[in-house]
Amino acid sequence: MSKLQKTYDRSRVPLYIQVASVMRQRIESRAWQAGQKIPTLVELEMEFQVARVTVRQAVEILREEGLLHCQQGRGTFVADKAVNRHWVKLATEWSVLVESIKGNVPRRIKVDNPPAFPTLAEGEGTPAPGYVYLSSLQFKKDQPYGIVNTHLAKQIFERDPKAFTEHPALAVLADLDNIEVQHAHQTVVIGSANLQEADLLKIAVGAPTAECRCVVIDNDGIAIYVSDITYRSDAIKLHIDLLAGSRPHSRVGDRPDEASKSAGCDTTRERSARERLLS
Amino acid sequence: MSKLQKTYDRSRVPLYIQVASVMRQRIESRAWQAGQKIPTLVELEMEFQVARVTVRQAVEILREEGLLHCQQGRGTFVADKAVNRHWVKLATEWSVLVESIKGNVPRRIKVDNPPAFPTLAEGEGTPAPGYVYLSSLQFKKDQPYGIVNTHLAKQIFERDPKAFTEHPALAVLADLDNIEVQHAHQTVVIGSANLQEADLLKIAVGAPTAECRCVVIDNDGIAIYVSDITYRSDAIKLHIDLLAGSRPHSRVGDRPDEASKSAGCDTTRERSARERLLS
DNA sequence: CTCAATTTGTTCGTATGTATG
DNA sequence: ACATACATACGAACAAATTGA
Repeated sequence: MSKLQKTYDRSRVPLYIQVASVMRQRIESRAWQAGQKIPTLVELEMEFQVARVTVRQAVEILREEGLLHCQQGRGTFVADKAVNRHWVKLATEWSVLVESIKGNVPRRIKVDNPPAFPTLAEGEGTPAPGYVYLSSLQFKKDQPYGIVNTHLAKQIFERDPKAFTEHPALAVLADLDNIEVQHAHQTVVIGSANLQEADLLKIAVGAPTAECRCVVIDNDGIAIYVSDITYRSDAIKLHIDLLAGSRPHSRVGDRPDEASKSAGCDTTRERSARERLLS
Repeated sequence: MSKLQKTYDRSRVPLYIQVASVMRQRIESRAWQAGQKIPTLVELEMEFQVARVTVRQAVEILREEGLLHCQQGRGTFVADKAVNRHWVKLATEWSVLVESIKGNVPRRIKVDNPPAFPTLAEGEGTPAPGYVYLSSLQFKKDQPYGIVNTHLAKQIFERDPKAFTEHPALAVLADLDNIEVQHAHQTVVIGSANLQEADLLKIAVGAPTAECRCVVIDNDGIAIYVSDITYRSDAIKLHIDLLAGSRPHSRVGDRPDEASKSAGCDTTRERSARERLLS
């Protein structure tokens, strides 16, 4: 049995896909540079301790993805094409968040049995007397990248039902008068796609996702907005300005709104990690 | 061919593992509550459109994990045991970050051919004349959860080489005098484990990770500290106080350091998404 | 130009794992 | 539990293209 199989047997993912993943990462991280010749099949089978055919299968995957091209007798080469990625930057500040989603046009999803109440953890406030459930899909360049499931306090929703169904709820919420916000926070963990999420986001079941929960609490401690957002893991990037609030103990001149410049829901081109794990 | 196989053929992960993933998520998200009977094998094969044996294989996986227990003639039940998780909270503010890592005792890793310079993207400053490379593994309850690879400007390192090798570099850096920090930020994307990372973090090759880059730039625009941190995806959680900096347009009383209370490198028990994708 | 070395490409045969009915 | 089909992985042998001596 190969070393890969032995050492990492926790995973029951096919070997040639694991090998392809490692090689893909080397390309995207520039460890194997564009245009360069990669190690020979013999060297690769020695490194990964797998059979010739298995390496070939991995190479074939990357060749189909356009990351490698092979020449009999010469070797296998990294494609010249840029492997840059587009990211949706996750906002880390209220005003930026609100501003960034104003332009979004959500595609509403019909939900059969919406949960009447959100499940609130400690620190997420107390439930409102009633909620409406809004579900939508977010797109960027016709590609789905996020699913938004929102519990919005009924009393808030009924102030402007039309706006809330046609625009992002948080943007409408921010524009309403007489709303007193005591708390607004967002948590992010890495999860994996279930059946419905995989289907909507066009990823594999079990592929990694970013699970965000955004909670807005009013002055009475009531959770008026509770949103569970599931992003494709390859679509989002977080940028945190560590000096946004206070300053470290060194002297630094004031930089009025440096943070807001970089955040928002813009896309950027940058080098990075990988395309997707299981696709 | 089953619907799963057809629809989600992007993934070449075995069907029974996909089914197990979906069922695991339902248990951890409380959709299937502790102690309750889950749907019968017949119902499950209909829902997932897979063969009886395939569902059984999935159930067997979860039974071995202790999440389910079966009783012939009665049905299959969700175990009562709590499925809570521990999280390492990722700090989102400089002072909190520094404070949170002060207690950490890194286990140094020897590196054969350390890269002399970090690869700096736009907005990450200009390179210092020289760097030292520090590599370490972070533990929580004897479990590895993060790999830290740091480029520290040589001139900074040489002010106190001993401290920098024995303590977290960022903590030492923050305590040095005469350091002028212009910029400090952290970016986070979701990546996948390569061979070395999988080995160190005890996860599968290709399993999702959180790839963090922390950059500190001095007043001359030089990147004096560039750290690439790879976390197990199931170990970390981000908590962002959206109101930490400014305030939304509603009236809110001052909450001096609400942010710093919640952040830091503490562990918490909470419900969540999944144990691991590929393990 | 030929030859040999190198490297990718192809094809067996075998064993085991996955999935169905 | 059984028979069937296909995917995964191995090892080995051989074919075809490229390179440089």
